This record gives sequence, structure tokens and C-alpha cells, in this order.
Amino acid sequence: MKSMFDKLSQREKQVLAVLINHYVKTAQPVGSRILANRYNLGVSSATIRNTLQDLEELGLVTQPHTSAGRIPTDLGYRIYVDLLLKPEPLSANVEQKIREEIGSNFTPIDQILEQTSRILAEVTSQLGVSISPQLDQAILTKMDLIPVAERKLLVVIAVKSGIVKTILMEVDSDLSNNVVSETSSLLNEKLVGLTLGEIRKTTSERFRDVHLGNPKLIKVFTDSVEAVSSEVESDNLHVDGTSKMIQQPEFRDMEKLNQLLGAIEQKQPIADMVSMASLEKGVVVTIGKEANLGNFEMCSMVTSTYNAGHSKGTIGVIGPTRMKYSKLVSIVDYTAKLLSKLLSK
Amino acid sequence: MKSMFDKLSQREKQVLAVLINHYVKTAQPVGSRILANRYNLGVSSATIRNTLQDLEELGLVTQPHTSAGRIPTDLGYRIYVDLLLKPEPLSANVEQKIREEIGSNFTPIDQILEQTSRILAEVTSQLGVSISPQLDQAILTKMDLIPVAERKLLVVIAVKSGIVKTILMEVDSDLSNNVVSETSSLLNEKLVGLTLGEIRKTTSERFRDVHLGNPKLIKVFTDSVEAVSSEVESDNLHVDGTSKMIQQPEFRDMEKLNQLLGAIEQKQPIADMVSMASLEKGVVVTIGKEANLGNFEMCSMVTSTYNAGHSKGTIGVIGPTRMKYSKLVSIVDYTAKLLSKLLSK
DNA sequence: GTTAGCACTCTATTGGCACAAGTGCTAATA
DNA sequence: TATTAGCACTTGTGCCAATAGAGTGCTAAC
Repeated sequence: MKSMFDKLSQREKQVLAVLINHYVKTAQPVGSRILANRYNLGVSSATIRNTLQDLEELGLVTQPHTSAGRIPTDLGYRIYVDLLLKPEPLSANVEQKIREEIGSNFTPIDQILEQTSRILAEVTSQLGVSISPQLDQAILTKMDLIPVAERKLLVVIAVKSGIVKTILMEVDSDLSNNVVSETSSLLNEKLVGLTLGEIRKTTSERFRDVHLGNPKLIKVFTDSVEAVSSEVESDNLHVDGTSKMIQQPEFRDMEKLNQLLGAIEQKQPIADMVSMASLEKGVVVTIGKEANLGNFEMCSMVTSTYNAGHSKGTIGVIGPTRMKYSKLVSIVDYTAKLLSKLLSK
Repeated sequence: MKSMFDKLSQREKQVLAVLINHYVKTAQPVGSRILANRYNLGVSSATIRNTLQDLEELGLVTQPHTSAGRIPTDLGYRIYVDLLLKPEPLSANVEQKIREEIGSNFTPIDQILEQTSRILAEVTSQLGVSISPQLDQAILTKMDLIPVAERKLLVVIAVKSGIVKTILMEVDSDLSNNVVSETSSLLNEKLVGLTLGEIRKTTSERFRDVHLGNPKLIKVFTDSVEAVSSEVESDNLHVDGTSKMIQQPEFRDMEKLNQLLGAIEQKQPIADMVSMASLEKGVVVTIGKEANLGNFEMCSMVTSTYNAGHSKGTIGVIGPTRMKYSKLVSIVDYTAKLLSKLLSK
């Protein structure tokens, strides 16, 4: 990447940046005349034409057809994002909107993330997405077993950072309240302070030799922990902004539109895409085919991880590759930081 | 409506039925020639033309333009649905699919309803919708208060029919475990067997003179009941099948498509529409402008209520007015009954 | 190294035209 | 009296050619 940067002359960089800026606004191939007239590059359109030819040879721009202007390639965007882009400061207006929406409301985490997706969609006019924190690394602060009906037990799992999960489980025989509360005390005593991942892996051994507590109940609890901590991403995915997104001209094509909506509905493809980017820390920009997901060839993604206690989740926006990276990077970054602050109280 | 039925001659009824059947399949205006040739009505196209003119005068069919065939009006569909339609028996295939999906799985209610929406969407290629039961009439079988962290209390509300709701609440001061469990016992003792609606209305008086239990905790509980039992429909709405739905030719128009997706995203418009129909019992067909919701002029809806204990919810499908009413009525009816059976154990 | 100029290519739009579908009406028919 | 054949008329659609416009690449001059 660096080598590519060195290869580019000052003018080439300038023209690439200006071309992308213009194309992002208009969604139309950009010609040399427009670049020469509208942006004062100090040279004539003929010179720009030469530069454009160079950029095309480098694979940074391309022509839809012979007598059209140029549009950026995925690689062109990549260079732009990595080397030329200056994050655009948030407008006071947008910043305020985000702050208001992700307020200090005392709300369950899933609702907060829904709101986050919504506000991201709103301020970006793209798809806003969020994934709940993966609780595998979360530390148990308290658990409880509550009989709610014959054979039905509500398992409560509270972890550091204040997230509380409840799961309704079936038990195959009625159990006395005494047995339940004894086992519950025992589990609390032994397991509080461990991560859910540890509990998942070690509990069966931990209690193998201890002849306290009801083994069936212990099994029910570990099953619940299993369910909570290994919840697949797609169950925890929130998406908003579809109706805004599809107004983008790239989705005029019914074919693409169907693919997009199908993916949103299945959730899994989006979850895969987002969680792939969430391996890295901080803001990540994934462009077009980089995601390596057929249906999203013409889409880019700006994501960031956030923290909730020791657990990590991801938020971001998805839109056509022709997106305003400079603005989106700032928005996603700001929102993720705000969210981390909120969730770590 | 009955008068309209009397006004129609045998042939007019027949032609209307056949025209609608054909139009539902093709989405193209239907001409007299096709009706005369393809369906053996025993008369020539000229005669059909005369009949069509009559039907047009009655407002049951209309022409998109002078030299096109006829398409049904909302009123035409209404007559068809009320007087001419024979519910089509479920295919074994579809019945099996529904039975498999809405299995006896031990799953939380919201997930069951999500599955219901999904399977409805799948077997109808339209929008599948479901609304969770309104719990106002549900009878409390058990409640519990569980401190999960400083100042955080998990309120558990279990009602007949096995639905369990949990709500995380904030309390303004730390409370001893004793106080919490005493108050909890008291509330159980006094309130189990009442409906949530009754609890909501009468609890403050019930405990005004009794000097037992912690008033703040009692308030927290009634607030939770309030929240659970008056949850607005849009929070409990599940929609699936958007990507199938938009492939219907009526949504080729970007304008309509936007309206539709916007409504699905906001949820409220759909919730309004569905809950409006859920006042009546059994299967209800709402056609086009009858719903009186601007954005859904070209949509119809087939819904049915289902029972979960003493509570009622609604499921259904939404699609373009040009839908296969005969099939959908059977599917929705069958699914609602199956769901009632499942949720009443 | 830059620019003006020009021939060339490709797309998008327009008007014209023939064709197909379907109607409404009239007059003939059973 | 109900039905039908026949026909003139209307409208939407597909196709063609012609045209205008945008933008390029190249050459030659500065």
C-alpha cells in the first residue's frame, strides 16, 4: 500500500481525492472538464485527462464505457481511505443527536443497541448495525434460579457492566424450593468472579467431586451459560435504516436490492461481515469485495468495536462503496466511544 | 353487501370470480377474449364484454386505460371475498411445514412468534406478521424481585399460559435482602390470581393501609406490571418476508416500495393496521383502502386472533390487494389455531 | 510538461411507425 | 330477447433511425 502511495505524484493524489469527493456527491462518472473547472487544480482538462489515464493504469479508477468519465475502483477507495482521507469533524447538530439518543437512560442493553443502530442510520442515511457484546469474557457477578411454574425455571445471569440475561429453562421433575435455593447459593459462592467462558468449560469438573447441590440444576445452569455466552452474532444483530439505504441510486437495480434485503432478513450474512471486521480494534473500513461476500460487492462498511465491561461488541454503518468515508469514520468513532463510556458506567 | 349480491346475475358472479382468479395469477389486466377462451363460460367474448361493462358500472372492475382489459376494484375483491370465495384446503406440504416450524419446542413466546411470522411469510410469499399477546388480561401466577447489583432489581412476572417477563429496574437506594424477600412474599400472597390489569389499577389502594412491605419496592413492581401489560403493539410486532414481498410486481414502483419499507421499519403503521383488524374474532380480511391507512392503499391483509391463556394476540399476512385470498384465509386460520393450541398447552 | 484542437466512440433521447390488445357499438342471428 | 360476428377506434409497446451530448485519446504546437 505504501509503495502505491510513493508511486503517486502529488497531482495524481490530488486528482484522485477530488474525483472521489465529486463522485460520492453525484454518483455520476466524473469527466476531466468538470474536475478542471469546478476544482481549481491549476491545470487544464487535457492535463487532467493524462493524469486520469495514469490513475486508470494503476487500477485506481475505471471507465464504465469508452466515452464516459471515470469512477473509482475498490482499490481507488482503499488508497483514498488509507492515505488521503481526513476525518471530517462532526457537526454540532449530529453530535447532539447522537448524544441525545444514546442517553444515560436506564435501559436494557438490547434496547440501547437498537437505538444506536437507529441513530446511526438516521445521521448517515445508510444501514446502521450493531452487535451486542459477546459475553464469553464477561465476569459473573450474580446468578439466580427462580421456579416460575411446575417444571419451569428462570435462570438469571448478571455480569459485570450491568448486563443481565434471563433464560427460561425446562426441568424434568419438580424440585423443592429448598433444593433450588441451596444449589443457587452454592453456585453463587463457587462461580461468582469467573468469566462465563470459564464457567462453561470448567463447571462440570468443579462439581464432580463435591456432593452438594442438585446435579440436574447445575446442568441447567451451565446450559444457560452456554446459551448466553455462545449466542451467535446473528441473534444479537440489530439493523436499521433499510428504507433510507435503498434510496441510494446504486439500489435502483432490483437485482441488487433483492440481494440486500435478503441479507438483512437472514441477518447471518451481515453478522458475518460485521464480525469479520471486529477482530481489529478501533475504526475499520471495509471496502467492496474486500469483505469477500458475494452479495455485498458494491457495499462498504465502517465499523468500530465498543467495550461493555470486559466484553466487546461492534457497531457500524453499511452503505454503497460510494459513501462519505470522511464523515462516517468520525460518526462511527464518536458513537462507539460514547457507547463504551455509557456501558462502562 | 347482500343487496349487491342479489343484484348480480349468475353470469356476472361467475365472470367476476374467474376474472379475479386470472388477475391474481398474472397481474395483468384481463380481457374478454382470454376469459372466453381459457375458461369455458359457454359464451363468446362479445357477451363477456357486455358483462364486463355491467360489472364496471357496478364498480367491481375497472380499466387502467381505454384499450386495456379489466382489473378488480377494492369493492370487487370485497364481493369476491365475502360471497364468492371458497377457502382452498391446505396442501399437505404447507400444513406440514407450518406444523414443523411451530413445533412443540420449549421456546420463549417471542421466538415462537418470530418463527410464526417467518413461516407465514415463507408459505405465502407475502409479509408475515404477528403481535404478541396483550397481557392486560393475563393472570399473575408468580412474581419475584431479585437484586442483581447495587440499585438494580430484576422484576419477574409469570402469568398463566407460561409466559414469563423480566424487567430490569433501578431503585434509588440499596435495600437489604430481607426487605426485598419479605415484600416479594407479600406481593405474591396478595396478588397472585389477579389479572395484570387489575393489579395495575388497584394495587396502590390495596396496600395503602397495610403497613407491610416496602412501599418503594411495591411501586417498582407496579411500574413493571404497568410496563408489561401496557406494552404498545409496535414493540411486540414481528414482521418477516420483506424480501419476498417486494418481488411482487406491484412494488416495482420505487415510490410504493419506499412507503412499504418505511412502514415496516417504523412498525407503528403496521401495528395499527393489524390491531385494528384484531377487534373481531377469527379470520378477518381487510382490503385496500378499507384499512384507511394512506400508505397501504394497494395492500390487503388477512389476519386472525389467537389465544394464549386468557390473552389474545394476532397473526396474519399482508400483501398486495391482488393476493390469493382463498389460500391465505386457510393458511392464516390453520396457523392461528395451531398457535392457540400450542400456547394453551 | 502543458495545452488547444479535433476525430472518434458510446450513450441517451426523440420521433415515427407498425403492431397487438382490447374495447364499444351496430347489425345480424337464433 | 339474448347472443354473436364484425368493425372502427383507442392506447400501449417495441423497434428503428437520427441526433445531440459527453468525454476520451491523440497529435501537434507552445
